[in-house]
Amino acid sequence: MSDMPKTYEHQETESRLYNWWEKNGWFKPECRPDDAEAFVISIPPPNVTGALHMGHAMFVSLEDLMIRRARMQGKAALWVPGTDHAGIATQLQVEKMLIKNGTSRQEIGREEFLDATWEWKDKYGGAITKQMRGLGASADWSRERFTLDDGLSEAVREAFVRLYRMGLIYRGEYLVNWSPGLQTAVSDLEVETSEEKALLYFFNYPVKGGGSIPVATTRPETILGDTAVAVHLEDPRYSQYIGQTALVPMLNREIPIIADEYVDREFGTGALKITPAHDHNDFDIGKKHGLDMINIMNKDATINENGGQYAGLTREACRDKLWADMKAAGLTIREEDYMRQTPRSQRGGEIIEPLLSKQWFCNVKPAADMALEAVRTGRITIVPERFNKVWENWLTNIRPWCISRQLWWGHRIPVYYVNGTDEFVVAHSDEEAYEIARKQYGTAVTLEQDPDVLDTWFSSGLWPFSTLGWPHDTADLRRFYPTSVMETGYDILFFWVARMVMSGLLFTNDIPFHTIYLHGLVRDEKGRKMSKTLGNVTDPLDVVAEYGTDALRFTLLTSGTPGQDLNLSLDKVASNRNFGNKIWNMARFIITNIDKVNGADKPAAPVYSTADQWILHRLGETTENANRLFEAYLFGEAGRQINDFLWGDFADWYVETAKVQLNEGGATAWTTMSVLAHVLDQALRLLHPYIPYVTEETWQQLKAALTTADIGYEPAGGWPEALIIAEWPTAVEKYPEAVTDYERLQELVRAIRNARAEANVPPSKLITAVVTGEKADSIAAQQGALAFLARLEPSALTIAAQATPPETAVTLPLGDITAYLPLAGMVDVAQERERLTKELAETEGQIKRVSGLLNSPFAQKAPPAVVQKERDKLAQLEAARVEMAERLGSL
RNA sequence: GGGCGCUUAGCUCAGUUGGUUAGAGCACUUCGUUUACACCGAAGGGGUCGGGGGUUCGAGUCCCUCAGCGCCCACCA
Repeated sequence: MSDMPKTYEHQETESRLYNWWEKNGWFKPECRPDDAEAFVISIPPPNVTGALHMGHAMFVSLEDLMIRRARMQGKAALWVPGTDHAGIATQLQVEKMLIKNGTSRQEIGREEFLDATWEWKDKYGGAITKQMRGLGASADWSRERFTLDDGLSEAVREAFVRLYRMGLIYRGEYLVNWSPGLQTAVSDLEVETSEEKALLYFFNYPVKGGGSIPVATTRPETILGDTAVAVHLEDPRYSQYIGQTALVPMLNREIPIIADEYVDREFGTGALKITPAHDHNDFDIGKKHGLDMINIMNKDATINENGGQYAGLTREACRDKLWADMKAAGLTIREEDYMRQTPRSQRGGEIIEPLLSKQWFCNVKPAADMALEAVRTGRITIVPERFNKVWENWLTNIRPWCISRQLWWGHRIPVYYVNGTDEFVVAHSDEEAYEIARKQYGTAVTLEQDPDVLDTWFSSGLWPFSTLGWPHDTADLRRFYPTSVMETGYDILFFWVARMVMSGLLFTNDIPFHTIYLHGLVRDEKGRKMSKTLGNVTDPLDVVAEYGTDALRFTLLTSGTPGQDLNLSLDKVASNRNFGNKIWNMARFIITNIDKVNGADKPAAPVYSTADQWILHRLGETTENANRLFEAYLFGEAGRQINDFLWGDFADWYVETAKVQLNEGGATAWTTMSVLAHVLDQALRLLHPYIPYVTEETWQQLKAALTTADIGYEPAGGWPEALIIAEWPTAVEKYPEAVTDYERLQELVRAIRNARAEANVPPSKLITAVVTGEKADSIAAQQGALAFLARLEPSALTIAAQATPPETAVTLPLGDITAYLPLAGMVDVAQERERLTKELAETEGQIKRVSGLLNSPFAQKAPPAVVQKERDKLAQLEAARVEMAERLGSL
């Protein structure tokens, strides 16, 4: 008897197994031979300050699945973990803490602030990786990296210097997306637009010398920065004014009236005010016409001295005051409700202001072309394929990337200004900078490093190779680069994936990975985005605590398809927890039955029963399907099929049938035990990448029991030390005839159970049956199983090709066999006649349908195998009809 | 303005290369504690696969079209 508890205890198991796996070095690629094929995934580094959410649980589940399978396939599987310094997010967190402590970033200064941030990182940075361990992540923690560690910082400088020398990095004053709250520029990607209720303000632009041009704007405060009024060349309403001068309201600054075909005569008033320093379109028009660019705002979006009497006001206050003043001056026309595409900061949420600012930019066009080529030619495959189009579209229309940020936490830009001028040198280090500068400017040179840092994504864009040692030619880089699969959410396809591909191609002259697998977002059960404000966030740690890691992983892995958002339901998690328990109990059954066999029972060669062959065949099919689906990255379907096999075939049918065979003792019992052990062993291997804990624990129990029982059973290839390093199943056995025979038995059992239920025969009552028909012998060979499964009295069974049917009986015509259940006293003749008549009508309907099909062009045009299937079906139906008709006649 | 996705049982979702009466889990009904498991077992009810058209011997699956929902990209004041 086993001391296994009736219920699988995930709480007790998980950390014990995790520590054991890690201690044994199985998370490291070195657990495989040096010449083993490499399989590598770089983790999408979570923000170092972040807390685990379902998105993390999703990627950990998927990547661990791929890594574990690769490891079992004998590959040198390497999963490189790490975290991202996350410039803005982390800086905000630390600033918040400082304010709470009564100080501020500005007050303590840059040096001290960075010290405080590192301190914060050391204190809280480990939380997220600890949580990932809890999810079973079999990553090689000895290779853990941080985007701001020394090695990666070196990589960032190297990349910057190379880009600069390639002429792809430049500094310039352009209109950038300015975040007034964070006081930094952000990239186009970090701006999110949403349609928001606003007003469209109509007013008259006075023309010097009389007349006016009506104009509309959503942001009246920008009037202060207007440097032109534009109309369409062929607009009869306004063309007379072209070339004249307009006067900026309230400021009375003189500005030209110009013609430009960009102006849409149909929209608004058909005339346009131009503010080149505060609007992207106007910036382009301003450049085109050589207009002045007047910046009217400070870094905090208050109005500067160029705003005249409005200087010092916030942008909102200025809008109100200016509009009120214009109203008083009789310049306004009206205000209209308007839905405006409002740009907001991805981080802070405040409205982004287009602002003229000197920043560092990266011309990504050449690299983008290479990235496009890599996907077009298939060097890189995107799963699911439809994201090719998104990729194509974004990279084709890519614009320069603003890479400088006015933050303190991040990689400082390796640019040094010389002697307080705008001249600069670019260098890998301070020493190198001085060296270069002295050569050029003499020994008395002073250098000042650019105060800005790089966009966080600049460093994460180097991740797949920087984590392996680039720019140095390390052993890891040679062995594990390019990596294999980049698995991440589709929401960071542009932010991160595209940039890794571009920088990989640029710096390593190679693709960083051959496959991009994109998963969807995890939403709540109603399909809403999880958010703190909605209060619908499901914390993975809570789920894990209640249902176990395996239940959460299996749910995330089998609830959807690649690239598709999935709605997480706790009901599903619960039923997957039950699945783990079911597996546990399959092993418990096997283990508690080992004493029914002993070593002496072992046959020279196994003789498999119909059921044995059937389950081995089904195992083979499942293995084949799973492998095919894995290759196609259809992990969800693979998992579902293994689940169906284990629960629906193995537990529900084979284990039940095995009970009979085990009780027979001798070689039959031994063989049955070997099949039970083999099938469960193989299925546990297939499931291990999905649900590592319960499979390992169950497998260890099974192994321990079978090895100590000394019955002479051993899996092919012997017992490995652990499931995590066991060989991945590929072997396939086929027994098509046994499948037909066992399925016939299943059909018969179901028919009898159904008849019993309809006649209200209690399960405790054993009944008798007569089974006849041409295939009766195949049932006779499975007599014991039939009796057990259908709850029949074994000694009262009649199974023969020819047999006299009992007088009063329920008839179950199944085609090549017919069963009669003598249920005298429970079913009368009239009832049975009614039931049979109904069934006969149904059968005849089906015969009509199938024979109609076979008499249609289908018979000629469909593949022979498909046609034959229909013919067989028809034959079964015909036989059943004859049987029913005869029986009805005799009743 | 472009592009993408979704619409299948009451709910949440599968359905891999088109193969002929559409599947799972949960929920529901009835029965059951036969020593693996009540985190269980057995039997059942429930869907004209969003609408319309087309291709095909055959369409949930491919094509066109319409509708609803969602997402991404885009400089209309």
